[in-house]
Amino acid sequence: MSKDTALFATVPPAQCQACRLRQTGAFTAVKPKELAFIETFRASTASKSAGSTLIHEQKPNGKLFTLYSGWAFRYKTLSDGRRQILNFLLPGELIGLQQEFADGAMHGIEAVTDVSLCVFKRDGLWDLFRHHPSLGYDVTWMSAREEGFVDDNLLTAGRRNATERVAMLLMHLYRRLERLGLERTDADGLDASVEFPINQQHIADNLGLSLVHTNKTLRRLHKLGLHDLTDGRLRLLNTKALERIADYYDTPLKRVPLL
Amino acid sequence: MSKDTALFATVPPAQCQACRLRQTGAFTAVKPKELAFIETFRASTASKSAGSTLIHEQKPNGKLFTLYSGWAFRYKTLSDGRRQILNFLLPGELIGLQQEFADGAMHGIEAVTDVSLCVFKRDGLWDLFRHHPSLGYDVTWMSAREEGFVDDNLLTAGRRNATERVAMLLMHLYRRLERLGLERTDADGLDASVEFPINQQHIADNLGLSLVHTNKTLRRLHKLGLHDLTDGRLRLLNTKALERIADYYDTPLKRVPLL
DNA sequence: CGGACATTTGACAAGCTTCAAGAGAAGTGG
DNA sequence: CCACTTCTCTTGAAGCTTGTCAAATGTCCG
Repeated sequence: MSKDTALFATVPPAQCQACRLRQTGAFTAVKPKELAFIETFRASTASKSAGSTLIHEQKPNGKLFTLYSGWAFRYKTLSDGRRQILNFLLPGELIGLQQEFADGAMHGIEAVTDVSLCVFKRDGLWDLFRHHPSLGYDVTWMSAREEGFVDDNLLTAGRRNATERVAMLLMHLYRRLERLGLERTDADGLDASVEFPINQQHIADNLGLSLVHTNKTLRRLHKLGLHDLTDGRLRLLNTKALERIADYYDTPLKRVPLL
Repeated sequence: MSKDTALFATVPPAQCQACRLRQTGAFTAVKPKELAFIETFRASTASKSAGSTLIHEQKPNGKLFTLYSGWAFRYKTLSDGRRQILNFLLPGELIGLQQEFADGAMHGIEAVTDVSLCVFKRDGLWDLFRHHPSLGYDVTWMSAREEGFVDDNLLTAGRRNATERVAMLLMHLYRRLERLGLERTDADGLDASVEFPINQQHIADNLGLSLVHTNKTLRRLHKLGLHDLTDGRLRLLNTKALERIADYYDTPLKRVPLL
């Protein structure tokens, strides 16, 4: 049942200073005092297995996490069961912020793989803003960044056709994984790939397509030699073509905050 | 050319205390000290005419505004011109926050009607977080709230059909306008309506539909007696039916922050 | 009155969804 | 260890929703 992705095989260390995420170079540096605060702000760590619900769509629990390892996703469903995946969550991302301010606009969060989490103190967010404004600024930054992902995805669902949507998703996720240092090269040093634990139903639900059409579109791109997706690993075989199809070009990677 | 919506006919007053938005009851109260800070944070006011670009999609200017009167929208376009409206902006909403943190993920902002704005000091946002953490918290709140709108819209574009999309849009915008106190009742006291300055192209671009299909869908809902949209005013004639179609039900209105 | 723009309608084409069914992989229990 | 179930991926066929093309109407404004 549980798919261990070995993204960062372990559970978060007791000391934030030893955090493997902070060593990737993908995140902004924080001052020692702030790091110390984050460590006290963190109430505990937790592990959840693949497929489990981290936040229930109907009854949110008000908890705030950082995803330390594994994949998850945010979603909303209509009452007849149609589901839309809003965005995928990768290591380093803050989970549950929207709930703090929930206007009733609810969403659920589900683990794709086994995940480990840093769980923050309930109701501690205000303390964070008050005592460490720079961290408050970072939280806003993270929130705005996530909104940017949803913006992109809305453009995709609203205005791209099926082929463009799939190309977009492959590029987008590959880039995010790459910047986390999760790209791996095999023995002969030729073939770079990333772990890719989502199934076609996840892809369909993210892109606003049916499962069948998603499958056929993936198949087409594969036959064109643009990508390969086997054994839970994704390889991009023609990045330029994918970028052109998706009308999505790489942006210089920039460090982002991490709580 | 310019459509004056008379939402709040005037330009923002010199004193934030006299702000007509704050008197609507739609926004959270702020302490006098914070209000004073907001007043100093505001560098100027500005007016722009309908159709003008407030923030250019390609070259953002880093400015931060609050929309005081009128309608605007955020959008992204593909290189071949396909446009997606991400969300509509109504009085009281903060504009330009994402730019502060822009990861390259750009979007433009365009005025639908004549608008008036409170323009904040460039680079003053950090001061706000540092000296008034509660306002920083509010900014995050506003950001999360806007993300909630985009989330809803993504569910709409990804998983609702044309009829459901249109019903959703009508309900959603009506509710937002209503909570701002912008609903008006005509002479005989029977007919409530709101100003509705967007055209069918805006609706199509927001919902991810073609112009023609949007027209046909609107027509169908109108013939069913669910709504009426004439002379730039929207009346909902069968709210229950629209809610059912859209699978969208009212949430208790909650005060939100205002900068 | 002419020109620009928004709305409306019909006809046709295309893209995507739904239905149906089979193949392969993986886990379960007798 | 093998039958059995379950889940994911795959493919074909048919139908419906939505997009595209084209053109007419109406309105506003100079």
